[in-house]
Parts: sequence; C-alpha cells; structure tokens
Amino acid sequence: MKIETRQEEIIRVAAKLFKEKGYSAVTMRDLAKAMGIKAASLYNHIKSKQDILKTIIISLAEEFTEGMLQIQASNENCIGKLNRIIELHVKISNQNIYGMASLNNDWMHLEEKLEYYQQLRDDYENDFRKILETGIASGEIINIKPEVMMFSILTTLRSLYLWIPKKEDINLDELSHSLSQILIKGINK
Amino acid sequence: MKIETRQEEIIRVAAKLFKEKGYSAVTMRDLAKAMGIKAASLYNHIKSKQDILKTIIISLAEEFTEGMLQIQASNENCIGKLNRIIELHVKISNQNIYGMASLNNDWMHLEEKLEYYQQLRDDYENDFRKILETGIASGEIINIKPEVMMFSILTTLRSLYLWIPKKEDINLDELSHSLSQILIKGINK
DNA sequence: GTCTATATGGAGATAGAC
DNA sequence: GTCTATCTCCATATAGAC
Repeated sequence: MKIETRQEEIIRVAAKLFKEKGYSAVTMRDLAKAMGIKAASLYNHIKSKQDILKTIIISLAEEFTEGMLQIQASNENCIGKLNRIIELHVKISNQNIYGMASLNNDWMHLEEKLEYYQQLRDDYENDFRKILETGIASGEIINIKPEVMMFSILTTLRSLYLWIPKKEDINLDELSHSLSQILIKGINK
Repeated sequence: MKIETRQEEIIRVAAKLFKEKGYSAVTMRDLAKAMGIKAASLYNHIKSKQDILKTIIISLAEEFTEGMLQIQASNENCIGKLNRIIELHVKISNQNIYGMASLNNDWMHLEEKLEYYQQLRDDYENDFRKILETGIASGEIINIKPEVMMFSILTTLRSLYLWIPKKEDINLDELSHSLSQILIKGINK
C-alpha cells in the first residue's frame, strides 16, 4: 500500500465532499475544515480548486478510455465485450466511488480541460455504440435502436457510484454477474 | 394553453439554467440576465433562490407520488405496473426536461423541504420494490435480487431527461415501448 | 414591474510570519 | 507545512425612487 501524500489526501477528501454537495457548493473552507487545517494551507499542496476537479475527473476519464481500448482490442464477441464493459464500470466505480460522482455531475465545471473531457466521453460512447451495432449486424443481439440500448446500459453503469455504497457486503463479481443478467439477457436473442 | 405568469416564466428559465450548471453555480444575476431584467427585479416575483428550487423539485416529486398511487391502485399484474411506471417517467420527463435535472441532481440543496422530499423518494422506491417482490413471489419475473433490478430500471428512467432532448423526432409511445422491451424483457421469465 | 444603490456575507486566492 | 491577515470579487437580498 503506497503512502498517501498530503496532496492525494486533499483530492480524496475533496472528492468525498463534491459527491455530497457538488463542486460548486463546496468551498475551500469546507475542504480545509474536513482536513483539519485552514483554507490558506491547502494552497501549499494544490494549485487551485479547479485543479482538484481536473485531477479527479481526467484521471478517471482516462482510466475508462484505457479500459475501452483493451476491450476493443480483445477478440471476444459482442456479448463478451459488453460483459467486460460492465466489469470495467464495476471495478472503477468501486475503487473510486467519490470520484465517480464528480465525473458524472461536475464535468461541466471543468475549464481548460472541458473539451478534452468531452472528447474522451464522445469517443467512449462511439466505441460502445460500435460494439452494439456490430452485435446487431451479426445477429448476436436483438435489433432494437442501439441508441436506446446504449442509453439504458450506460446510465445504469454510470450510476453505480450511487448504489454500491448502499450495499454493506458487496461482492464485485456477483454484482457484475447480476448486472450482466439484467442488462444483457434483455438484449440477447 | 394557459398564459404563463412572470413567476412561472422565472421558474422555467431557472430550471433550464439549473440543468446546465447546477443550482449552486447559477446566480440570481445569471437568471436575471436570461430573463432580460436586473437581479433585484426578480424578487418582485419570487421569494428567494431557494424558493425556486423548492417549487421545481417538490411539484415534480409529488407528480411521481401521485402517479405511483394510481399505478398501485390499478389491478394490473406486475409487468403491467412496471410498464405503467415506464410510461409515467417518460411522460413527466418529456414534459419537464429541465426540472428533472434539478430533481435528480439538486435535491440535496433543498432546505426546509429536504426531509419531505426524501420521504417522498423513499416511499416511491419502497412501492417500486414491493411491485418487484410481488412479481418474484408470483413467478412473474425472474428471481434476481430486486435491489439490483430496481437500481437498474430506476436509474435508467431517472436519466431520461439527459437523453430525450437529444432525439430530434421523439415519439413517446415508441420510446416507452423500446424501454419496456429493453428493461423488462430482461427480467421477464 | 423595473430600476439604482447598497447592505452583508462569503467566495478563491496570496503574502509573509513562524 | 500551517498560520493570521488581507485582497478582490461576487453572492443573495432589501430599500426606496420612478
């Protein structure tokens, strides 16, 4: 277990506060209080409030991009790839519950990195859509509008951060499996 | 078509801004600018910023509660009730896209009405869960953890506001039908 | 019903002592 | 690495003229 730097601690605590109230409603004074120091002291470790948000969101977005690249490169079939996507979301969401809230709800408050984030998200969705379309073309999944399918699956996966913390004894493999049944059996011929 | 009062117009425009940036990031000056007046003038029509949020969220939450009561009182079977719930979400989301964003993302910024909102939401989820449990008990739907099922269906329905505006030529019946296929066929024996 | 002017408080961030 | 003190700006909201 790597020792957490003070900067990492600030980012971790900030993400927790951002999940509860959203980026805009959390003040540097709130964050300092949660850290047990004064607001001015935060600036010895971080550049700005915006920089905290950027770090939280971009690292997560890049993790998803990386995961999607590996899934694309695999030679599984369409359903196999969808299962890998489910596992990817379960894994990342469980590792960073608080950060996922910012990724989902506070991305619009990014400043310089906004366009970069949007590009990553658009690419991710396009890759996802392509997997569904391939599955439809090959007859592997039913022929319902891929947009509606993607919307349904992706919004469920994107909301995992809200739901995982409520389960006391979470078994990640079991959760992935249940989600797979519910999300995929419905579109599997 | 009822004529919109100035107060209703403010609430409608506020909801639109809240959807884009969230309640906390929208200032009364932003809202005034969008209305073409000065911030101070808003207070001739509304009591406070908080009051705008309360109006948006509570009216929607009560609409869902009312809808759920009717569905419960109907004598449809479990799948029929689930389809009615899908239609309820599609209808309300389509009627009030902007308000749905506040309901989903800004409820935690409610002040006096926070507990009331939480009660309505908890009741709604309990009613939903009961429908699923009844369906499992009667063998109408598959026996997967009802929590995961509810989570999956409800988060999809709650995110409709993000997705409906992207479809130019939206046919509500068709959308409800597609969602029904995707969300229910997966849990239908 | 809208305006200008203003009250009051709190935001993000920096300087410089310890 | 943390503190106190402070800068500057902007937030919600009110008072009172037109």
